[in-house]
Amino acid sequence: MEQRRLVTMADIARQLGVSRQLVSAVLRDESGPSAEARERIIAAARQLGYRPHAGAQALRRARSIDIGVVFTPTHAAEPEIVESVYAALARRGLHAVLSALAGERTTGEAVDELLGHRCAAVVLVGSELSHLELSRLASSCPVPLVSVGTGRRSEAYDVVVSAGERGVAEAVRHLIGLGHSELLYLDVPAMRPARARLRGYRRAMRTAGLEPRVARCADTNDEWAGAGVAGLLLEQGDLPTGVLAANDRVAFGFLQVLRQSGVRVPEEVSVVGFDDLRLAQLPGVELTTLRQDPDAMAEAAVEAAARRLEDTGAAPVRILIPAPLVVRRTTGPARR
Amino acid sequence: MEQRRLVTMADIARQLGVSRQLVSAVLRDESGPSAEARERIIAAARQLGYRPHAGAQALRRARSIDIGVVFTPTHAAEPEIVESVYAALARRGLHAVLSALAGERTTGEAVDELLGHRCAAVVLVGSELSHLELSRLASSCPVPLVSVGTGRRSEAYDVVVSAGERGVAEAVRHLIGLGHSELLYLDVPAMRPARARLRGYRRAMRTAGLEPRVARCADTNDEWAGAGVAGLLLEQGDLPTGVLAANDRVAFGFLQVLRQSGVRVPEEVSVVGFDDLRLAQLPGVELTTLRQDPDAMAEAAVEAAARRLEDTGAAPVRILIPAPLVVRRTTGPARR
DNA sequence: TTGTACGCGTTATCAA
DNA sequence: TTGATAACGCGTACAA
Repeated sequence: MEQRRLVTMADIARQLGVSRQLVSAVLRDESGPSAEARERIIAAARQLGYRPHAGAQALRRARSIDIGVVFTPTHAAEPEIVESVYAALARRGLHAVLSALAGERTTGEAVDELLGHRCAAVVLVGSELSHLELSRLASSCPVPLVSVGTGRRSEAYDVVVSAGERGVAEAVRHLIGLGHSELLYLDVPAMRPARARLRGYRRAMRTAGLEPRVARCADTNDEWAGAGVAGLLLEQGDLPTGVLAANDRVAFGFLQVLRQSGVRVPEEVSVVGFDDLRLAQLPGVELTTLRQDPDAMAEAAVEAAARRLEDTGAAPVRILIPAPLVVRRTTGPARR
Repeated sequence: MEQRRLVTMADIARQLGVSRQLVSAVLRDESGPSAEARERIIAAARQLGYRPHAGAQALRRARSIDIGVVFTPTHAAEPEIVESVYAALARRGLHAVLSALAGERTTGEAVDELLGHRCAAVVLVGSELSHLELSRLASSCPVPLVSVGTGRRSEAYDVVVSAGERGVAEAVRHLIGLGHSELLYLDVPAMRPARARLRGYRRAMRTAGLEPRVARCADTNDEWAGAGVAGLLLEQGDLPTGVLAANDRVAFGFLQVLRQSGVRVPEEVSVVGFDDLRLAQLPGVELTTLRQDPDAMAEAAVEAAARRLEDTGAAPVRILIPAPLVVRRTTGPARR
């Protein structure tokens, strides 16, 4: 457990017989040091394997370029968003510090860890916290907090969500236009971002004068949730003509069980997902779905964080990223 | 970009009219301070929202409990391993610091970042580096390096791999026992951990006196790779009786296209994957595959890192985690 | 319990 | 360019 002491700026200075602050100036690329000094010092640094001590820098610097990112590695759409966040931060000269939700770790603990690193802001990706919990967390959090994927308009934290409500409503209209009237929504209650989608479904159904019907999936938000409901419906001989799922993976599990049982899609049942994962375009899947744009969400989240960092008084915003309907081959005219 | 100054131990001490080192002693849970002082200080700390400055601690402490973890968020099996690593570290009182490979970032840069945080060791999950590159990286890395998923026996770094070679060989024998003789391996050249699997395939085929046949997939290691090859084979009317894929997602893409084209599995073609993702057990998929145990791999990786931390002179090890064959419903007797 | 004092590696400001 | 000096937040040793 011993920490081998790494090379410091003082070591470089000693080796070269120059001052420690000259080394510092060169490595920070300040104007002042001569070209020759630059060259020698940079060469020595790399030869000795020097790496700046992030902790010491954080301790000394007045400002931080670190932005904390909380995510769940095994969730469906989050890894893509995390990748996009890296790119969006880099464009602004900022730097991501990750904190994963795994096992027993709560979001609060993950955020605490990031604050320990003195991150300038914290981005929560796909959080499972309620609006109230997010508000409380944001209030006790001394730096700007951005929630990506879920959350309501708030005075305490920024929100970036895809337009799930509008998107799913559009999907409902798409199916109604194809002659469907028995539409089922596959909900995953534990999955926060699915809430708005459910609202969109309910609203569009009511507007069309149709009876909403919601199936509550198991507490996973993956293929198993959809597969479970499909099994149940088949058993009861109670298949609707169209199904809207909380996300692509749920839709996908549903599809698998249907096809396995010889139910034809979309001839007998139409299916719509949400996310537009790469999986959705796969030959043999070709899922009709609502596209969630990870790049746009990441960019908006970073933009929101940067705004609040530049202008401390700025009010948190709520940004809606369009979730357009992508029609592929799992939706078609309703069976009669 | 201003960093609002967070609460320090000195702030707590001032507020309570006690000394800073009493606060320090209480927060470090040292024996000495009275129960009353403890209570007051802890209450004040939480009320003021105190969080220890990770950088200052790292700077002051001689030893680090931070273990760096490099991974790629969008890869298939890695998120599960990352989650397991958290748990394995926690069991030993250690702490994970993540660094993601996204966009242009190289592994070297990710490792540098972790060294900047003065991690005591670095774990690479599912690296795409060659043995030579890993060796070089490890040589220039002042702390122990563990590669999970790929790598050869080495004097420079530890390796934890699932027994891909042995596992795939077993799968080949399984298929041969079912009467197969035309077996195709779906390789993803860019995917390092697949190398050993390919070797296992080749060896088992040669031992059985059969001609190996390898299809090189596109450079993705997901469903698209398998789907592409399936499309090609169908076009050429050249389907083998059995297929072994580099991983579950490749196998899965292959399966989708087959089924979509009306090819029955396993009656006409048998398919074997690798990983045993949750997806593989899904009703309607039920993929025969080789199980990669994320918990076991994570535990072994952390164990290896801990060994080298305790005993600086210890030689790196290579640990093989069994990858047992799990027979489900995508393999059966060969068509004739 | 407290005060005093130092050091960790870095950034930063001054005057020479 | 350099040297002197301070500061960041925390851990820790020592004497009072």
